[in-house]
Amino acid sequence: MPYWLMKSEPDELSISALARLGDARWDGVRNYQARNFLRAMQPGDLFLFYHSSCPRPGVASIGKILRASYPDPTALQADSHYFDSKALTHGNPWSAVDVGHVETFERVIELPRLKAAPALAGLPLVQRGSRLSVMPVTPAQWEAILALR
DNA sequence: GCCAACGTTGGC
DNA sequence: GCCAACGTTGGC
Repeated sequence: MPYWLMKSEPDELSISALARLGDARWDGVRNYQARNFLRAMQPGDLFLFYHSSCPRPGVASIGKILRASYPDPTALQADSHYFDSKALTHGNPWSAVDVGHVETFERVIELPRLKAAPALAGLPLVQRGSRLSVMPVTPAQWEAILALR
């Protein structure tokens, strides 16, 4: 079963909001590489939920993929922040998945600790200049991150 | 708010 | 196909 890591700004979808809601649609991804990873996800896959663009960026929970990818409806909604006019005229290229909450960590595993872990050097999250918002995590990386809890 | 790095767009 | 300009991401 593949593992993943997904970034969200807490203002968009936060870990606590997902825990409260129980499930949510992960939409608004507008990068082809990230979209391709969404399309590779299967129900039951686990992911690390990372908070970005906030005072203490880091990983703070585990979530689960509940539904495989499907066309992202926000691309077609003119009033959505994620509206893509070309999706209307040329077909909708964007994908979303449904996710659930599994476990919230007692403490956020903050970015500097992730960067300091040798086992995570290959993770795009910690690589200079990487902005990928959805990425695969190897079993070894997964264990290394959970060991930092 | 700053800025480095990246992806996309569009002129040529 | 090149590449400059632009918009976005995201840490700090």
